[in-house]
Amino acid sequence: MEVALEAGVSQSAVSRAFTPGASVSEDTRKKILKAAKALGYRPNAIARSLITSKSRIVAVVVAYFNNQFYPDLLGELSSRLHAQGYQILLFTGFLDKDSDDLLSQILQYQVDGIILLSTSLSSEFSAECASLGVPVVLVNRTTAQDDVSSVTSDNFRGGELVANFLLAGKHKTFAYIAGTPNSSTNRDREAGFLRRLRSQGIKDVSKARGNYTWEGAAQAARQLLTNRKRPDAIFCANDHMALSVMDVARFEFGLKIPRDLSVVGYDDAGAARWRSFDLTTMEQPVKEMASAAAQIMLSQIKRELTTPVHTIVPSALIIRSSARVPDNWESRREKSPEDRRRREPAQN
Amino acid sequence: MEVALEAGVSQSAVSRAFTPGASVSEDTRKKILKAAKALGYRPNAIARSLITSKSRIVAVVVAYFNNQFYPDLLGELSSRLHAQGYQILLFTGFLDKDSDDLLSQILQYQVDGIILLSTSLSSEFSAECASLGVPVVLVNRTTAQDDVSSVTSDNFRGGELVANFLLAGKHKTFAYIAGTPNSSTNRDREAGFLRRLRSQGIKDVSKARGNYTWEGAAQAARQLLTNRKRPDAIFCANDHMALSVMDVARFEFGLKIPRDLSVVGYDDAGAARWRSFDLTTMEQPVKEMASAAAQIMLSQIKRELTTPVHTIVPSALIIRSSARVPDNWESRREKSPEDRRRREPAQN
DNA sequence: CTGAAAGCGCTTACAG
DNA sequence: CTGAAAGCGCTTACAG
Repeated sequence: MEVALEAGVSQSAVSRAFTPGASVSEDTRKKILKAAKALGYRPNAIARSLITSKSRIVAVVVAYFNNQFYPDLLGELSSRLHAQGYQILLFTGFLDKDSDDLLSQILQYQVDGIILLSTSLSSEFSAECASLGVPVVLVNRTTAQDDVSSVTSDNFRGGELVANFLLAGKHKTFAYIAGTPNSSTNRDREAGFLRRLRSQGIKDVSKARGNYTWEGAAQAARQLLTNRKRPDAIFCANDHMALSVMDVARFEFGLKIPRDLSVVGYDDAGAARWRSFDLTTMEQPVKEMASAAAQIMLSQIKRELTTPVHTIVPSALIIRSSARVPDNWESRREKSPEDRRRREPAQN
Repeated sequence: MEVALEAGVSQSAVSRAFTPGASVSEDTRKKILKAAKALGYRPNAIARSLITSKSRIVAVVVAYFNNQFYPDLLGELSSRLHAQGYQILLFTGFLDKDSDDLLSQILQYQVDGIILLSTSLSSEFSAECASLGVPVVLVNRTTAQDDVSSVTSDNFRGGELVANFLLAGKHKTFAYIAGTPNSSTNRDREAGFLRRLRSQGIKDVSKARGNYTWEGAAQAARQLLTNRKRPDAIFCANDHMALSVMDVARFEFGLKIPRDLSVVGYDDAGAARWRSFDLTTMEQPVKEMASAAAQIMLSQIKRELTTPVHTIVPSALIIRSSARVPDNWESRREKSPEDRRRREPAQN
């Protein structure tokens, strides 16, 4: 190591000069830092990883980017992880596909942990990660076995809240546009929605599959809106699809929203907040979810936490103008400028 | 190395079994692979990096994610880099900030290259990367010194094309909403736009700054639209701002687009294509730009390319309905279903 | 506080 | 085709 020579000290001293909290005198540290600057030296994080067997790298797998919810989540996650001195190794393009071959690649890089955004993994793989001691956190998904940590909102309750709201709005004909059928979020949202409707005696809910995509949702909407019994309320498994449905309803069917059709989404992401859409939707609080995921990941890396935890972040129905607002609901709303953002707490 | 013992071979043999193209007999390779599977062995990419001094990691720095152009670009870049066996170390949150302290962090991880999306870097830093032999590619930005490779569209020409189109549409009062003033793209788009207008005797173009943000553009729009001389054409330095302007114009000022106001953007990204906006805009072809950036990066890593190259990808004006279409323009348009997507080539 | 030495898990000439 | 040996750039007990 040239820097050691230049500064006239040992390699150990150089190492300690760059390790916060290591025992070096101010004198030698100064000398070393000066030599390092002169030589353009920077510690090699790769070599450090090899010896410490800690890479300070977390792999983040993102399903896809079209839905603004994911870039937002990734951005929040990134700033939190970086703040703790962790780097992100990014993988993308795995929407509810088993990402096993990918995960094998990831493990070669000796990552300290893996965060999966809307991506599933096989139980064999989660077992392997467990045996290797590599923590895994699922965001916006759960596994059937609950054997890896997860961060979600209360999707079942969310589905119920949407049903409540639409029922109170005196809608008559309900439809659901599904995401990918094997995703836990889709399953839970649908189950909550349908259960509440059924409990009110409504069994006949039409359904179409949009697979969380723009075009898929557009097709689904076309199909539902040409039904002999056209729905007057459509609940979409995410915002991205809900926006697509609004586009189709307005521009292809000439419908007025919410007069002719109410549309409700899930996420409160991106364009849902824009005036052109002003979507009524179940929020998924990005900051809280990212923060919970980062925190779980870090405490698992530090072995402060060794069993899987399942965090359900509280969320609320954000009432805007894409769905008819029940009369009695109005009276509960405040008259502040924040009016449009009024929340209906999920905890009630 | 346990696998070597298990398979009864040397460490070298194991290494060769996992190196494509290395000289091992089928027999020993089989034996090794079997032993590896039994032990759950995977080569350690970190150790490999250390000895080969190639990490097969490319750092990607993304300015921000609100503008759908960036997630799209990142996704394309990711799939191309992964296809070539490279991993991505992600950094985000650096919109036209000097990212120097960050870059110092990046270099500790011995990345094989750095791709910057809409992020600037100091000339000292680019010099340092050059001396270290770490290739840098700028996407959607150029540097004043042209000392690092870049991939952009022809922003100056784009600005001119927009001016042409708006002039042909017989607009009278023009405005420009700027991005961050120090970004090369903003500078070039504005310069092209203004030059063409000036050449037609129009010197009085009002201007406001949106800094590429939603709220910034909304404020800029409010200011411009309350001017005593309200513009009938606004050119925005990107789509994200243009969408915000449309929201403000329609919902706060009750304007009809394009009857009362024409809005033109830049990127052809995300919601610009949705029917609710149907934005006329200069495209920036994401796939082509990502592909060019990946290609330059790879050939620089392989030292096939050692001087900076500046790729300008061809792009076109995408004519939709957010800006008044000149009469004579109509006659040139095809009657196909692709009509709405008709391009006006930049090369003419 | 400081240094010499061992070792992290690989790859790669060099011999055979 | 195969193995023994050296070495990549660090960290970390262990002595002093």
